[in-house]
Amino acid sequence: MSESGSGGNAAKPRKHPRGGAERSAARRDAILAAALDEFAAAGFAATRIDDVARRAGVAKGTIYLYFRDKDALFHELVRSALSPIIAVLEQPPPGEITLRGLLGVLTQTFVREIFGTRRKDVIRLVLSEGPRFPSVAEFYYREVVARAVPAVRELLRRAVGPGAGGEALVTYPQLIVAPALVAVMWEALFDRFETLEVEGLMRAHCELLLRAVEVKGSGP
Amino acid sequence: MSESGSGGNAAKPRKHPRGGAERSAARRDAILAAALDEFAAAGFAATRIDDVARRAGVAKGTIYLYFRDKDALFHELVRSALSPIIAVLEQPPPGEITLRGLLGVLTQTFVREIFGTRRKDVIRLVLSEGPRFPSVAEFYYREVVARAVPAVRELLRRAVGPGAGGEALVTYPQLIVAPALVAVMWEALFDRFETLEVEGLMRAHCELLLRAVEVKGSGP
Amino acid sequence: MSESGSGGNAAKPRKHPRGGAERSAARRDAILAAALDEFAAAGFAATRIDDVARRAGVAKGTIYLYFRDKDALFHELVRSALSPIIAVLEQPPPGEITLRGLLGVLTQTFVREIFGTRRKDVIRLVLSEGPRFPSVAEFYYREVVARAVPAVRELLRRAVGPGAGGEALVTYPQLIVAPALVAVMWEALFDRFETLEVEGLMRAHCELLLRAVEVKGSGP
Amino acid sequence: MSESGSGGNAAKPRKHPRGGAERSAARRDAILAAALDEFAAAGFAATRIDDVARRAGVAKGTIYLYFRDKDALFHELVRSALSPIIAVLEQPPPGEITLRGLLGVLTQTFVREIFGTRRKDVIRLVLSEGPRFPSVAEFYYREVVARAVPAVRELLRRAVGPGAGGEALVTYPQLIVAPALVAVMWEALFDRFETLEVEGLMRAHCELLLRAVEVKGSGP
DNA sequence: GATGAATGAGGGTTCATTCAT
DNA sequence: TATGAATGAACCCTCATTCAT
Repeated sequence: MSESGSGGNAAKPRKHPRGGAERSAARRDAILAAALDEFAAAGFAATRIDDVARRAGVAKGTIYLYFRDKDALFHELVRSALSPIIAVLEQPPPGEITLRGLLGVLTQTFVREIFGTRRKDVIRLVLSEGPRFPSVAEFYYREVVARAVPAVRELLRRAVGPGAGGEALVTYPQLIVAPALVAVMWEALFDRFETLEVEGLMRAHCELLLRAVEVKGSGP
Repeated sequence: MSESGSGGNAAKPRKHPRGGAERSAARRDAILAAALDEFAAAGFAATRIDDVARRAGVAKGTIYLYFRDKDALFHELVRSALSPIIAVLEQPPPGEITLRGLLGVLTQTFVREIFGTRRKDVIRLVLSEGPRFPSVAEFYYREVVARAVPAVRELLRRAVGPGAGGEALVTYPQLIVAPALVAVMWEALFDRFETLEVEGLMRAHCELLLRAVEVKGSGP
Repeated sequence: MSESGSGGNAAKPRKHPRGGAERSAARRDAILAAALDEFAAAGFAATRIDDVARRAGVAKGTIYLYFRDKDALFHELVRSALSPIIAVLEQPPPGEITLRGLLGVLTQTFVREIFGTRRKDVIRLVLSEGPRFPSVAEFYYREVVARAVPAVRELLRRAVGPGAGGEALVTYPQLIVAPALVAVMWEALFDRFETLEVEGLMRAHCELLLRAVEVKGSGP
Repeated sequence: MSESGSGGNAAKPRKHPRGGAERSAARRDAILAAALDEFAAAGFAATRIDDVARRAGVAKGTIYLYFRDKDALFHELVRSALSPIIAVLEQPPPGEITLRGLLGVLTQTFVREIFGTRRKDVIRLVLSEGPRFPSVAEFYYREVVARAVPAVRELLRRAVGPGAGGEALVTYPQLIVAPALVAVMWEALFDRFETLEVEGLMRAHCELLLRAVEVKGSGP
């Protein structure tokens, strides 16, 4: 009920014999999409399975054909939303890198793949519900954070070159992601009061980093 | 919030300790402290009033003598924890300012007043539960964000001087706070897997900002 | 009970292809019947939903599938029990009327349709709980009293004829109903101490009225 | 909690030594008066001891110095309000009686002593809460009904004389009281929609009875 | 005696989960 | 497979009653 095993919440897709497999997968996706909508709007606890079912266009009981319980639904939601990103993190980094290029790619990727999609809500959900779902936090750490941090660190190392003054960044790659986090949270909480221009924010962030580091690395 | 101990708030003075008013205020604080512990650990919805009562060393019904309902308890928790910070934001800024000094003060204040206290958890709660408590989000925006952002912006303007290259920062003061947000979230979610050294993070952050901006302002 | 009236705003019996609808209506009726039993025995406030559920043979939560809350259950109880009577009040009165015939019909109707059924308890509940349920009192006034009083008055007018001495009755048709009220209350409160013979009471009442009025109208 | 013994709810006035006795009695009365107000307005169950205390101008705990519990308060309320009436019922009936005189006295007594006072509310409370308070119903039956019915019956017997046609009344003295009951209930429930003129109602009632009986008794 | 803060059992209501259809 | 009526454990909140002051 409160938490399943550490990480082993593999979905139980049950057998969907014959050609119903497609339909079945579509349903599963519809449920996940509906769950994201509802969880994002009201949080995990305040969302009723009934709401998810209604939004997904299925009956309440149907959800239990695809997910063991509400917790598993949440786990799968996070897992399925983040898998593509995880896959990206696995990719071997390209050969030549400049800091400007790296920051540009990271920023664009964030804006395009996360902030511009509903993954933004998944990230926020992970941050919000994490304390209640240690296994989700652990999954997110293991699959995303523990991979992204070293990966970015390695890319940075190559981008700023040995001896350059980017030690601060190399030591704390989190500094690169921080504004993205702010953007996600701001939009969810304060957008109705004051809009925060993400692209501007990220551009200003990159500009500052480039000044701080490139100056060092681009000496005469 | 007054001052609750680091971890154990078992306050069960069954006897006749003091005057009613003092005792009443102490009880209120004990309840708020207990509520913070519980809300921070499990989130608002998953916390039972009974748990708060037990941790505060009072009966369930007693909580309703001090707070109208669970929502009001949460509201008061946020309000009382953030009031001191709000008061600080009201203070007239000092006369002479350097960017280094400003960043140092902000960082130290953050570490001492927020990250080093349970206010860190309150901030995280506001971010987590905000979508479910529009009024809390609004309170936080109005009283904290909407004051802090312009205040920091103004201080920055004075610190970097006209014509200096700190426009990015002046336009997006959120960039200054971003790493603090990361620190708060990281500690709550990932600290058990990997520690994030806040002071180091903040120092690196400041270092980068100083390089990015001072270089501009101190050119030949 | 068993007969949900025509005018009842049923909660929502949900659709179920075949036998479901019947079963649903049966359940609704069972709950209403159980509620009447319990409310009549202990009053609205002292009755627990749990008791109603147990007596109806359903789970507590089931009641909330059929009625929004305890208040709505009470409202529906009154409404469904009184609808048939209201329907009768709508009927056009027959052509020729004698006072004896009128009193006989009214008495028999009362004994058969109210005193001989559990509607007697519903009436008593309305009287007892009315002050706490203004809307129930209003419903009862609008649908029953405000129709019955003029209807009886009109019938009386035709039965005693112009000039006859029945002005008292025509002005206060409540006098005709008064003993019925006494019968209902007496049975609920004092029957265990002393039985009140309803039929005798009503017969004596009619006899008195006939003597008082007919004497006037049938003088030599 | 739900019901005390048959009738033994004698108050426990505790000793109020010295001159405090008067003050004590006044307080007791104030509490009873407040209880009547509140019970009449909302019913027994929906009335909070806190409400009674506030209206009585005493602290909540004080009520428990005068009454064992909420039930006892209700018992005492009924008892104290009805005692004067009970006393009247004990009085030896006067010598010579006419039906007209009897009805006039009864009516005037009802209007003056009950309908014109808050005893009206007590009567209604007894009728409303009776099923939940068997001992109150029993008290009311024993002390009021079981005395009033035979008393009125005896008076009637003397008023209409042997052989007269008032057998109906003699057999069912309840018929005399019935309109009074209607008046009490009507006022509580329907007065806001339509006023029922008590005096007119009672006068019409008496008129009818006199016609029905005197005609018989005053033959040539 | 009076007070009213504190108590905690009790009950209305919700909602995740089950299961007969 | 899909459904949604039914279940009942859980939890918020109330309020009669107590008791330290």
